[in-house]
Amino acid sequence: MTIAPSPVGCPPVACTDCHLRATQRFAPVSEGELAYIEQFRSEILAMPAGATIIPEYKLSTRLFTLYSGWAFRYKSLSDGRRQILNFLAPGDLIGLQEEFADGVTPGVEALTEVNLCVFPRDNLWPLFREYPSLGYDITWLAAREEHWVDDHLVTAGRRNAEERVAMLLMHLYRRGERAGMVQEGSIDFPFTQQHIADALGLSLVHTNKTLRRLRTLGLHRLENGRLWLLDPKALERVADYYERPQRRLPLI
Amino acid sequence: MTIAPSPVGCPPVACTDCHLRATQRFAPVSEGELAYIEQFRSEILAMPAGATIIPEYKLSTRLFTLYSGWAFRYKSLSDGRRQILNFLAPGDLIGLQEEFADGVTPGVEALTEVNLCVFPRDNLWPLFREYPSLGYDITWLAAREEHWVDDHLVTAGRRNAEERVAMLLMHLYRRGERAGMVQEGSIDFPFTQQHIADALGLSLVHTNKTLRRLRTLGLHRLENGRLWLLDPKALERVADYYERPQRRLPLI
DNA sequence: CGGTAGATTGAGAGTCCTCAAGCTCTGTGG
DNA sequence: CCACAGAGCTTGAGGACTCTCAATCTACCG
Repeated sequence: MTIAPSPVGCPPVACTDCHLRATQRFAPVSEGELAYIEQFRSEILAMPAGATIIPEYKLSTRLFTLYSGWAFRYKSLSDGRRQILNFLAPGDLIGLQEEFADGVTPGVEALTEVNLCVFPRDNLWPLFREYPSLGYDITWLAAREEHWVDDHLVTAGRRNAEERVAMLLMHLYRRGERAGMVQEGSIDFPFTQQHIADALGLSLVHTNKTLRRLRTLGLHRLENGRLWLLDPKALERVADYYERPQRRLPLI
Repeated sequence: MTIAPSPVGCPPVACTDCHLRATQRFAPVSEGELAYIEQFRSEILAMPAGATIIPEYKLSTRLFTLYSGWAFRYKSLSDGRRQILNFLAPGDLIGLQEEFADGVTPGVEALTEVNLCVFPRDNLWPLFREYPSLGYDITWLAAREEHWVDDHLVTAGRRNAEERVAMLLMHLYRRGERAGMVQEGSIDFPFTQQHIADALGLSLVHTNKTLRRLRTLGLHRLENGRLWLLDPKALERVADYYERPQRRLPLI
């Protein structure tokens, strides 16, 4: 099975040519805002799958916008146990918390090959001052991310294994869908079972067995790195998790 | 044992007389900012323990700053299972996420009697526009809250019962400490074991047994609604959780 | 003095974990 | 062209951790 690659590759030199914004999936910006974003951006960066975008514990001096690919935020305990906090899809802002953190900060890792727009963090306050609307947008993105983490906390804290897996499959599919990744009724699914286990607070083995159970029930199909939701209603019911349509998010 | 009540009671009429700000535990503000905050505020509100500050699922039209007392954010599943997302202490901003949420929003409940400063949410964008520095502060508070939720997700996802309980005792003590609640080496501890269980993703019974185990080990004392950390180092070691000193937060 | 909220304890069951081994697929090098 | 190694997936078995059920106890209140 051959599937065309994601429509967006490397970020263009000018934000006015941004392929991501051209998809119309993000809230519109004024010319002035767009120009400000462009001069705010300092670099364009490509990283391979598995690369560390922000090392754990270490304060980064940069903010990023994920332009293409998947990434994830995580924290580890000292004996190596790892918890994935949330997944990052194109358009997501990376590294904002670090600006305000005093202690241990989460790490961010590229899950697939990624392209990133880089912003110097020192210019965050000037951005608020000179373009309050962009500051407001950044707060919006921060609130949205916390919303995802809230949901994952409910999952890790209160759902059983079957419910957790169903929840995450729904969640990732919907996120992929909003990012325009659906092709032939499925999305590219680069997540390993280890990623899923780390995100859900389950062991790898139990994650595997739970996935099989759901597959046997006919709720989803996971093959050749692609995910189909065969019975979204049933998945929603199992997970007790219903994603609502949402406004177009801002894109910085 | 009688302990003097919290030094701050009901919020004063004028923000210039704010007892919370007078503690010097918050970042300084300019006169202009303070005046803007004061005119932003629409009400003062007192609620009894157990009151619903923001109902789950329902969009509130108001923002709050917790002036005194404890509260918590939570989400429930449809069968009643409840997960506490984080606890709120004096100075915390409440209801920001709702501004940006499209779907299901968490509820907020008063854990003790609380006093609140109320702000109309419609004026949030004007605040960003007219006082970008306050907008920046609000983003800071949002990032700080996400930081707590991140930590709790690691706890629920990857720590065992003993580690979880140790982590939460540390966390709540430190928060109380920063809020100036320490008296005679202990803080007022209004949390029930049900609250702890709901925050940690444990059952009530297992929470009880785990608390007893830690108490038997001499790590803490919990009596008459007060909490002592008898061996903070050991608690940190058990929990693999080390809270760092932090900058003074902004207060809106 | 009964009623209620919260804390405590014991017992048995079940979910989930760890250990261990084998499998599939892909890329590499002889 | 095939052996080999590595990453990821799969499966079984036994045990540990945590849950549910049920009962008791204490403190506080009307």
